[in-house]
Amino acid sequence: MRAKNSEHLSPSGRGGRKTRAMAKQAERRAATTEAILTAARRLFGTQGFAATTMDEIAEGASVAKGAVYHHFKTKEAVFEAVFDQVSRDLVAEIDRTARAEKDVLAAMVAGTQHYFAATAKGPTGQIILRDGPAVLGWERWREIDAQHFGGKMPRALSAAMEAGLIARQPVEPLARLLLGAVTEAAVACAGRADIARAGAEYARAFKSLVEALRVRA
Amino acid sequence: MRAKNSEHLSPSGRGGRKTRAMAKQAERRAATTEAILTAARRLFGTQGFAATTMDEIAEGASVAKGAVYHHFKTKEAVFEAVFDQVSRDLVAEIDRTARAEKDVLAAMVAGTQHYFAATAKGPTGQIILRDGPAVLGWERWREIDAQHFGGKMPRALSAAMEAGLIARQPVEPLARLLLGAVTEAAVACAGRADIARAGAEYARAFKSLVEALRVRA
DNA sequence: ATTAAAACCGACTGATAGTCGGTAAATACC
DNA sequence: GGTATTTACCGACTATCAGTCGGTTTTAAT
Repeated sequence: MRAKNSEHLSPSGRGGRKTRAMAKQAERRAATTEAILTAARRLFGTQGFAATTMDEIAEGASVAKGAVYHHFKTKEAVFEAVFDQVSRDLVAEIDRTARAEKDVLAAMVAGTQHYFAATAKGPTGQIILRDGPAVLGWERWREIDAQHFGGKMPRALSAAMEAGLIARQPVEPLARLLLGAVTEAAVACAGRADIARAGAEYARAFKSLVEALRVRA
Repeated sequence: MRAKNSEHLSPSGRGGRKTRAMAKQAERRAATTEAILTAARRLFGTQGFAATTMDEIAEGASVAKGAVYHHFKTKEAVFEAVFDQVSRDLVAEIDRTARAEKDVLAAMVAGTQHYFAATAKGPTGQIILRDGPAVLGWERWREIDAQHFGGKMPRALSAAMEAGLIARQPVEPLARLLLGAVTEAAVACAGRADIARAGAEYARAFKSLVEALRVRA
């Protein structure tokens, strides 16, 4: 151990000097931040938040601890950044899956299923479902979640109401309830050996719940 | 500061000596444990888990830190015991409320509403909804929760199916989903200033969800 | 060239969860 | 009764780790 870094970044091409040069510092910043985030994401994902130390993160990113604190105020701040990144990636995946469906409700179910699968195990689940609420606090967690995956639920419901698929009613509360249901299901799946079967089971139950809302003639 | 204890327990009445005496040690144990739990419950409830130190708990219980560690292996163990106690109390309250209703589904809604109110603010909410999942981990949290409040949901659903109020289907997954919905709602309520209004809002949404499941002619 | 500002370093500090050797009280055994 | 053993309790001490701080190097502005 002890490789240290000695490049940090290469000067790359220098175009203008004063007129257009302001990129060196920014590049450096971006590179270091990314290294920290990458290391932190790996460590948080495998060991969990509590078992990961700031020294490990610094070591993993090949920078001194001071550098980490130069870019992030606290350990929680590092986690939040990682959390945000993972969420963003997850949402992108889910979007791709859901876009394939036609019916809004069907897309909701499909997206949900993907959410199950992705968060059921591995680093993503550790970060999103386990440490997320624990570290950020449930309020903050839900707040961020609402900006990513969680925000899709209200939109889907609104669309469904608009299309006359389900009865008109206050969207927000219902969305929260359904989101809570989904999250709970994901967590429940995460704790089981037969994830595939469990996932299917919950997906069916969720579908049944959503279908119950569908207006009938 | 520095009152210390000098009674710890009174010898109380001594009945038999050897034949029936084995209560002194147990009493002592129980008294100390209870003192610790009482102090911990107050501190965890008001300051939260992270902001409460073991020294504070020991001080609050008028014992040395060593005594606390003699009875509880870790800080988490203390919390778990407190959590268990609070859960038990909450369930007892909810039971009383729900028993007043007649319809099984109605009881479910009523019990849920009580759950909202109780966990929305104050020490109970802090312990059950905030620190609970964070400290115990979501799995363990749900496991304990299932033994208390959570365990009621499957039973209620079974009864509802039995009575023909809702369509027959796998109970466990649906129960989990609804429980997740309720919990989410409670958390959402907890984070709002107008708890009364929010609670009513979510209660209505939950009712709408449950009612959607009701079989129709 | 000079000055300022931002990135980075790593030894140090403060707080606290958990330990450990020891004392006192209760219980078991003779 | 006395002696040994087990259980409850004590509080100074240790280990760990988040966060700090004065100092150094690199980049940018003038």
